[in-house]
Amino acid sequence: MLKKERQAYILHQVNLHNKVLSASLSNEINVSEDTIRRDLYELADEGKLIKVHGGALSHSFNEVHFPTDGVYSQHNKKIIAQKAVHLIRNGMFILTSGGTTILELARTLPPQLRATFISGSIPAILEYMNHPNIEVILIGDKISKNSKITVGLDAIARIRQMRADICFLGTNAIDYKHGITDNDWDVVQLKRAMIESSQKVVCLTIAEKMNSFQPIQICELNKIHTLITELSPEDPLLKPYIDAGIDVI
Amino acid sequence: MLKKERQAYILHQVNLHNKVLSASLSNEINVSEDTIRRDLYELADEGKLIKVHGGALSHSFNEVHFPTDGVYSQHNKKIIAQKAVHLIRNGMFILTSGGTTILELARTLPPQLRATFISGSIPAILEYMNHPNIEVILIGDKISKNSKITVGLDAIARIRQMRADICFLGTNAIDYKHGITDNDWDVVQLKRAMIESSQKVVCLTIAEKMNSFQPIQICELNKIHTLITELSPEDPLLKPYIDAGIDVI
DNA sequence: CGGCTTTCTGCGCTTTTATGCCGGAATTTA
DNA sequence: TAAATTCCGGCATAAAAGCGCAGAAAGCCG
Repeated sequence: MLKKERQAYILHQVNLHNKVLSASLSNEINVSEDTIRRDLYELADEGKLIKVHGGALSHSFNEVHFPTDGVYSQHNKKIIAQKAVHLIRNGMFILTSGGTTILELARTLPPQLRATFISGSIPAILEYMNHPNIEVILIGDKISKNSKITVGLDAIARIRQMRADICFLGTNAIDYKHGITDNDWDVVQLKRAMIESSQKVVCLTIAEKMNSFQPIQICELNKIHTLITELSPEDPLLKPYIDAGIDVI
Repeated sequence: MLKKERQAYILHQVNLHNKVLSASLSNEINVSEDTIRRDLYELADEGKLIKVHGGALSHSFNEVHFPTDGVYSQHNKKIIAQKAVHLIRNGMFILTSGGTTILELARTLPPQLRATFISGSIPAILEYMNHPNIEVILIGDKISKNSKITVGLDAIARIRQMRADICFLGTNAIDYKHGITDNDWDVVQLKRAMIESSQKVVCLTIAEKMNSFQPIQICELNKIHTLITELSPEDPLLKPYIDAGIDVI
């Protein structure tokens, strides 16, 4: 097993269970605890998890996101959300994933908007519920505590039955070569189903996450119709995506 | 259980109940009181709670201790929750409705409990998600904004597919003549399905709601196996229910 | 191809951390 | 004031971390 593979596995486990123990990982992958420890240390350095005595925890565990991400990113996400809102019309059926960018979108929805939002993301649902005029459909299944989203075959089957007008995806990593990618297997399955069930696919991402990729591919760029970032569409960073035929806002 | 996990749990408990006792925490998490004390000390150092003799208090405790409608009822619900917890065993599949009593039950679950909780109630789900060891299955469907619970045919169909070991119903009205009753059509449908899908049906209710009834019947008393109130089982108020063959705790 | 460097991994050692337990001091409660 | 509880410091122990090293594997280069 390759080092990257191992680390991807560890990351997946952390995202899934919120915690991992060095000892049990060492058993599962058949490497020494030293190796695991070194992996955890590296992943912690990259900010992908929190190393603690005896194992590691997922970031979401430590509640509030680290302040560096805070204000600046928050502002960018507001910009993205505002751009995204313009794509929504009354009466639409809208699928959304989870993630902080989607959350910002939920908060930005104008109160007079009448539409139906469908999601399995608990934080997003909570926001939608506060809105006076939108209908909320919750996708049920097992809850992944880390991502606070329902995952599983049942959720996927439900989404497959839908025919949404538009789908907003909070994106972890996008790259003109690898398409959109993620590090959680279950979430990837879900997003794939969402893409297939929607007339139009819109990716929301802060520029920071552009041109990066993660272990598991969700889809190629050609499945995506629209890309929204906080940048101006003229920004050279966005050129490759425009060339790929994506509508960049 | 990792140290951080434990501390996160303690913090959660403190924020929830505004106070914790070293002794009870030590029981719940199965570590020595010394360890708890050291944890409290650390958390106090980080300013996350206030350490006092015998336990700790939340910061908000310092502020206005708002004695809203709840306090008295709240206390009763805690008693009910504690009784209910004793019916839960590791590995069980548990269906729960919504309501504040169920919420209190969710908050009372001992951290080492491993079980699967199934519910369509958003507030309940949020509590379950905070628990370190339980699996959470969310029943999806359209969200009823005022009851904060998923309702509809799909939710009912999903529940029908389940075979739960036990079902906890927060009860709005119970009466030995009218059985359990409610005033929301959708919720009634849902609760009926829950009752049918469970081996054992447990009603949780504060004494105040006993011997009252509402427009729509959920079921007769004979469908109920156990009734939990804050009263002692010897209380004469409970006599009719015992006579009806219900196990009153 | 052969020798060199770099990376990755495991091993044995020491150091640090986490936790429980004990006895006496301090504090609360009856 | 006496009894019970809780706190605190010290100590013991087991687990985990850190460290240096060595061997294997992979990559590099002339």
